[in-house]
Amino acid sequence: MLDDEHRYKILKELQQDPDISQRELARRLNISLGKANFCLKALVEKGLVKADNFKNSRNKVGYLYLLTPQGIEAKAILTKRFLQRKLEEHERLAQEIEQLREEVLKV
Amino acid sequence: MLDDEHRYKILKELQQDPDISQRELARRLNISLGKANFCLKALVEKGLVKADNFKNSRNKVGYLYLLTPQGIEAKAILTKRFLQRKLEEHERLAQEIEQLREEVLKV
DNA sequence: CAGCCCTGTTCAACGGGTGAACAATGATAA
DNA sequence: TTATCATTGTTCACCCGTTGAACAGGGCTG
Repeated sequence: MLDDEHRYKILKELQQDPDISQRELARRLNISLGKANFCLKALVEKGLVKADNFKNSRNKVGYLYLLTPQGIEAKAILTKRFLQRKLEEHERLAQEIEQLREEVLKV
Repeated sequence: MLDDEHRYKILKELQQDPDISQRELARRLNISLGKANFCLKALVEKGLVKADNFKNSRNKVGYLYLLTPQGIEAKAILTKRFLQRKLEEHERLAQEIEQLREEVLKV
């Protein structure tokens, strides 16, 4: 829980859409409401996100989830690390595909 | 549990190494002993694998896990399906990497 | 024989994920 | 004003897959 991938995605969503409900966040990340709540709290706890009380125009109440400077920095680092991991995974997948191709031909 | 990926990997391991212990199988697939046991039993149940009682030369007791004709056929089908899925995943990953590259440059 | 080792099998315990239910608050209607 | 509704964050009992220690069976060795 709260692995790098989720951390990255949450920070990304919040950065480009700070007024977002936890339910919407959960929907976008394909996780449950409880998990979204847990992860978000952890990020606030770590000081990467600040939850401003927020009174919007219409029937909104919730918060404005703003990335702190540390949050912005963390997101940049996570993005690079995430990219690196995805590149490795991409390469690994290519090898796996090659093996599967051979396997298919063999039969 | 017992998703296509595990099914495929188990059948592959058994095909190329029928005298294998459940512990070794678990180690190779990076799953627990209990799960390996469960999956294996399910494959036997489905008639894809036959567990012959097996008395080996030295201190081996266990079984010989042989793929039945249905098992061989199922494995071939699974291999193709698995390859297809991996290709899609590979493509998806490429797009994701492209987005991450932009994200890194943007900052 | 006893001890050892390698099997497969079991199942209580653990832990992460879930989402219904709750509390709070502002907007809207009567 | 008061009542109702809508939308939010928060909680937590429940679910269920996973784990691996512990057990039982059987062959080998000394």
